[in-house]
Amino acid sequence: MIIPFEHEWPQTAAEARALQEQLRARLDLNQPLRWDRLRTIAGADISYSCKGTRLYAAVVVLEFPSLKLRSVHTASGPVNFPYLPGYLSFREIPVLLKIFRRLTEDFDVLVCDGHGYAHPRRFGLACHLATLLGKPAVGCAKSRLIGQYQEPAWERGSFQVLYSDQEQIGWVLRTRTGVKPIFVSPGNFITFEDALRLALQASPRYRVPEPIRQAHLQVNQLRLREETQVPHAAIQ
DNA sequence: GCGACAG
DNA sequence: ATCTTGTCGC
Repeated sequence: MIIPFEHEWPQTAAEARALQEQLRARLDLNQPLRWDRLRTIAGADISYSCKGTRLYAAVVVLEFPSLKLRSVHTASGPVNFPYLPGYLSFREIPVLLKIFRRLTEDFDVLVCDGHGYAHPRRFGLACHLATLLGKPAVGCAKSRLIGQYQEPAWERGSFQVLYSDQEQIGWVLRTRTGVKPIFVSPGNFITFEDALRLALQASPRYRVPEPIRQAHLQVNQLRLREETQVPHAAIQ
C-alpha cells in the first residue's frame, strides 16, 4: 500500500514529543466504522531479540467476522529508539512500515498491540500508525499506561470507562470471564464505541484479540527462524 | 523527592 | 518486551 503520510523519525524524546503534539491535531474520533462493509481486519505485533538489539514484526490479515487467517507478512530490523513509556511508536512503527509498504492486500481496520488515545499526549502507537496509514485503527493493550478506572464485572463483555481526570481516554474491557481485562482505545478514524465493539468481537475466545494474537504467534515464529540460522559469513 | 511507567 | 520451572485449572 501507499503510505499517505510520512515524516522524519526523531532521535530524541524531545523531538518525538513535539511530533506527537503536532500530529495529534490530525485525530478524527468521530468517524463511524463501516460495519456493513467490514470484511477484513489487520493485526500488528512486535517481538524483540534476546539482547534487545533487533526487532521482528508481523502484520496479519483476518477475515471478518470469521476471524480466519488470510495472510501473513513479516519483516525485521535493528532497534533504533529506546523503550521509553509514552514513546513506544517511535521504536516499533518503522519496522511495521516496511511491511505496510510492501503490502498489496487491502484491509478495513487495524488492531494494534498497545494504546491509542489512552496516552499522556493522546497519541499512542495506534493513533500514530492509523495517522500514517490513513486507516481506522484500535489500540488494545494488556496493561495500563495512564488513567483511572473501576474494575469491570467479571463476566466477558463487561467494561468500564478509562479516564484521565474527567476525560474519557479509553475502555477497560473484560474479553474473557474471570480473566484480567484489556485496555481499548481508538487510534484514529474510529469512535470510542466502535473501538470497544470491535475489540470485543475480535476476541471471541482468548483474552487478547485474535488479530494481535495471530500476529504474536507469527512474530515469534519469525524470531525463532532468524535466530536459529548461522550468519552467512560463518558457514564456509 | 517519590512512585508509575504500553512493549 | 525478555529471562525462567513448575503448577493449577478448564
